[in-house]
Amino acid sequence: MSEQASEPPRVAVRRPHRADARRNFDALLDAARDAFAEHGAGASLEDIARRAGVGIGTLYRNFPTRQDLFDSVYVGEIEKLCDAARDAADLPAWEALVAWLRHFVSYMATKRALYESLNRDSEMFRSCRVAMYAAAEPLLARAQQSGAARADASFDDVLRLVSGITSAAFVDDEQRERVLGFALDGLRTGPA
Amino acid sequence: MSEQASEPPRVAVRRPHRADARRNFDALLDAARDAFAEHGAGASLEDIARRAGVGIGTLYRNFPTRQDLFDSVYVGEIEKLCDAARDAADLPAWEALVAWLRHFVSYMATKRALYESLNRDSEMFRSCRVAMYAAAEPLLARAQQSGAARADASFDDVLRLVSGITSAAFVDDEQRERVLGFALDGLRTGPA
DNA sequence: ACCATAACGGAGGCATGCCTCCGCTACAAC
DNA sequence: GTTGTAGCGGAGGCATGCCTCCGTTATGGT
Repeated sequence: MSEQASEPPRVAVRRPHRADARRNFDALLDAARDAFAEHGAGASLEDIARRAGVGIGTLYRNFPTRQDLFDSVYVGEIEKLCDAARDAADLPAWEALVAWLRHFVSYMATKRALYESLNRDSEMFRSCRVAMYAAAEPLLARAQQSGAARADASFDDVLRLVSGITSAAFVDDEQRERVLGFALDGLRTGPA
Repeated sequence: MSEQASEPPRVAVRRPHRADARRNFDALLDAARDAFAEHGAGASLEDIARRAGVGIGTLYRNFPTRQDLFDSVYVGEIEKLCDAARDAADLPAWEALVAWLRHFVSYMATKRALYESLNRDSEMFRSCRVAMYAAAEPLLARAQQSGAARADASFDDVLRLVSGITSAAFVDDEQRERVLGFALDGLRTGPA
């Protein structure tokens, strides 16, 4: 537990060696990402295979259970979020936090399934959360130390405050931006 | 269109005359409310009939389509929210708004299906939204006129800001309360 | 008390999704 | 090129959900 919790877990599934197999593997992951985004975690596996242009058997050979497939997609997405946190680290404290949150919001906007999983409980999800928190939590800490962000908010609080904005279908980007602005204002060192 | 848009629409379905039929009708509505809350708008109709302790045929006689059933539940919930807005009207401006939003959040907390529908587009949902907005929007207007709430937020903005908080499974009520507080602070007449 | 009939409930046909199994294909190692 | 084998794909069995239809039940008016 104490070694380094900052890497998303490896998945049980391995990318195949043969060229055609690898093509199918990647196509499946892409199709699954889309399908999960569109229909949530319960998307039809046969549909995913169809989208990927492979037989249902190929899907099951690569990902024996729905969970395996979902996990693979999920870990990939979390990795991207971790990278974004690293990228933001160069900016000044408050801007860095805002930049990452903005990324988080627009990134999750269409990823319904990903969002659903934020609250799910399993070894898998737990360690993904740990990795993401480890990558992005320092941004909040810095913003708090610099006095820009209120001290009584935990990183978990912030994510929940903001992640709702993620899942609503906004009229336009302008509105989403405005609403996110409200949330961020609530996060600034407040009046009281 | 211009008469009065402040009442939720009547549903196509009517409560039966016979006593036993009425019992079943109500049991179905209750079961459906639970099922939709638990599994979202796609909950199994056979399961709903089972929960209500009636045959599947009875469900279909009362609610010919899934939409009819869903609409009936939905309208009922919206009505409650409208009532809550009327109740809050007695309080001072800012407190009234906060009271209703608090109600909105805790009320929707478990109602996943209801939440999903906030963004859905149909005659039905549109007029429900109109009714709810008509009931609760004045609370925001008052809070803005009194100078407590920032003027650049529309009621729609506020709902979206807050409705996200609704759908996240919080660790405990205390956290939800805290996060809602952040959102509300962001809504107050701001620093800039 | 009777009975016309509104209401009941579940069997069953159809569609869709899950997953296994196995005969066929084509890659890559030689 | 040949060939052993990893990989392919879809038929098909099972489960579940949707919805219709109709023989049975029991309510409420008389």
